[in-house]
Amino acid sequence: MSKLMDPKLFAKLVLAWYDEHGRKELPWQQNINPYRVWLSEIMLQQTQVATVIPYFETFTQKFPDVQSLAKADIDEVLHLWTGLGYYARARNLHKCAQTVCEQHQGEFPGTVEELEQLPGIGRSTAGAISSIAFGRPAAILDGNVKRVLARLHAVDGWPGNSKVQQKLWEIAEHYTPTKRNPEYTQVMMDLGATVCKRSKPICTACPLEDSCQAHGQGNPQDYPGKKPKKEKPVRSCQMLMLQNPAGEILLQQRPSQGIWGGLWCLPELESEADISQHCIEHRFSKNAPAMERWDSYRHTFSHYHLDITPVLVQVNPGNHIGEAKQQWVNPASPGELGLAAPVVKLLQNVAELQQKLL
DNA sequence: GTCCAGGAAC
DNA sequence: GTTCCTGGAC
Repeated sequence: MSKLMDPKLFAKLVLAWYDEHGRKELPWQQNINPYRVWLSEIMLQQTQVATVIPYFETFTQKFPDVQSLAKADIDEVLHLWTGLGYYARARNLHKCAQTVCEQHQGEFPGTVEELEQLPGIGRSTAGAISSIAFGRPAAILDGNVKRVLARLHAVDGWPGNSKVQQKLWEIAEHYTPTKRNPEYTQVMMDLGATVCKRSKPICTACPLEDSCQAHGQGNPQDYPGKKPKKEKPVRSCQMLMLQNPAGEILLQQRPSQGIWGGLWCLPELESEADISQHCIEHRFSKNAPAMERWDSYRHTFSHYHLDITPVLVQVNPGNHIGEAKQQWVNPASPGELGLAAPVVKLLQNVAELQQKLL
């Protein structure tokens, strides 16, 4: 790792770039208040700006303040979050809004220490809110900043490693200025997102070009170090599209813990399971129902591959005893439910099929 | 088509 | 340390 720069010089370089090229028109940069900053920061975790914008607009229209979000039904929150991924964020978002209302009289606290106590807010997000919403000097270390700093000082190793993480936090703290801190926070994220990109960084447009160790070495793409990769296990399942005579499809709500927590999904069976037997046991039909196996496809998570075989099954649920956590929906308009991405796709496919048959 | 980044919770 | 989901990169 190379020697650290003078923080004043560093801030001067990046802030001059901010004045010229920084993003200042993003929706959450207008009418700045702690609620809007918090909402945007939670959405921006693991998610790019372009994806977040329409969700941010929807949420701020439906829930203009922390009170209205706290009062909302969790199902509505999950529904509006559908497609953004990492649904624990939505549950924490809702829980956090309620905590702020109950324990902080509806006003977000301004210090990193207090913010970190809230659900869904870790050290970096707490720093970003304290800095941008409250104008306090606080360091951040999101994926963009990690990349900029790892390249600047040629920090070896994968940032998921706690030693490397610690090193990067030290550097981040070293450079965090007390003057113009909110703009500094913004420019560090902007630089990572638009110049010091994961692939094809535009080093000639970077205010740190002359100081950057990795650029000097000619290998910025080698930083930050990659995660030591392990083989992902492959799991497979059948997803049942149980269709009743009215053309509706059965959805079940998942438990709040685990994958797709709280979302509405198609019933899953192990790949070897006998669907006819399952349908008879659950009294969806008396005899082997008509069914159509579709081509299977792969859905990949961070830690495993899921090979999904969709099966469209015609059932007569006359005797079926409905449970609370399931419902029949029209595939063309499933209603205000939180749906997992593969389910959205399969329902669309069913709806298109029905359209053609008519 | 397949690979992989990305903060916080656990 | 492992788990969560999606979309962009290649």
